[in-house]
Amino acid sequence: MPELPEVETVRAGLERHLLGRRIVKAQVRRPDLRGPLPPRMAEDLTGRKIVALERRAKYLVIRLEGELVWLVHLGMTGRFTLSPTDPGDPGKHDHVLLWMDGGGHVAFNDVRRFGSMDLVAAQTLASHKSLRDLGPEPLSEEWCSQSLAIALEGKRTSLKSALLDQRVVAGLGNIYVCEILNRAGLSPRRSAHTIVGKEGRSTTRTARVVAQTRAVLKEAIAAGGSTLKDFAGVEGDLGYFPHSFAVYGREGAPCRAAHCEALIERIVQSGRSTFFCPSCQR
DNA sequence: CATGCCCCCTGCACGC
DNA sequence: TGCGTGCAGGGGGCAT
Repeated sequence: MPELPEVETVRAGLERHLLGRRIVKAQVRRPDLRGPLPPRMAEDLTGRKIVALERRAKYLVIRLEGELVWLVHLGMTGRFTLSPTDPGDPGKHDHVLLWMDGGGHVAFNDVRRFGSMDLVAAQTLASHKSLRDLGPEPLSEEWCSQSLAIALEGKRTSLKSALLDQRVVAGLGNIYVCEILNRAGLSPRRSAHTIVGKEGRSTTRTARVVAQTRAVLKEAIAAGGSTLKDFAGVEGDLGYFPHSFAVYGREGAPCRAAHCEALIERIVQSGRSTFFCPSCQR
């Protein structure tokens, strides 16, 4: 599923192709994604120009004329495909179709239907149920060693689970949390509060997490987002190629750290796979 | 409040 | 060509 870098890549692609364009026709082919789509969504989208494309955590915030916001979450398998002309027969899992002025065509495809969409007044966006409890953006200035320490103070859950908690920091998912903890040299099994250091320390563990999070996300965004089998970018396959991970998906393979002879292990935490190096990560 | 479990859905890889 | 099992990047609801 798309995590923050993939959603950012989709946002940038949509912006490049759809900003300033008008939706001349919209069609909902399946109204039941994760939940029901907003009633009359197709009618409400029709005729509106797209005036901004933003992202908050893993949500696409698509601003439309008339102070209306189309809020889209890609879930596990959601993707947008663009084509210059109407491709004809929609795909089996193309649930929402848009026709743009100038002939462009947009399909929202979601095999597992874990995606979600809503239409909200711009004024009420910040208080939207899906956005109001989100923590800071990991690439923003406000997220720092100190704010992370405050968020993790007293948390008894695992460090892995804590970083997946969108209220702690917003936008990280299973793959990147594994990669971040590997780079930060921290065990995913640690109780979250144990990385909160004493004040005044120069290299606290929270600082390492913050620094590695930024590094991993920036690299992934630069690479155009990572690609797994059910993620496709907005411009077809152009610019998308498999990303190489240090630990994710590498169970039993040798750790790539210099002089480390350990093998990557896989464990299950909160029902999801965690990959880590038992030697490098403590 | 915090935490953990279960579920939504479909497709694919794997072993038999 | 088959079948059953486990697994997949998210998040919300519910029980404890």
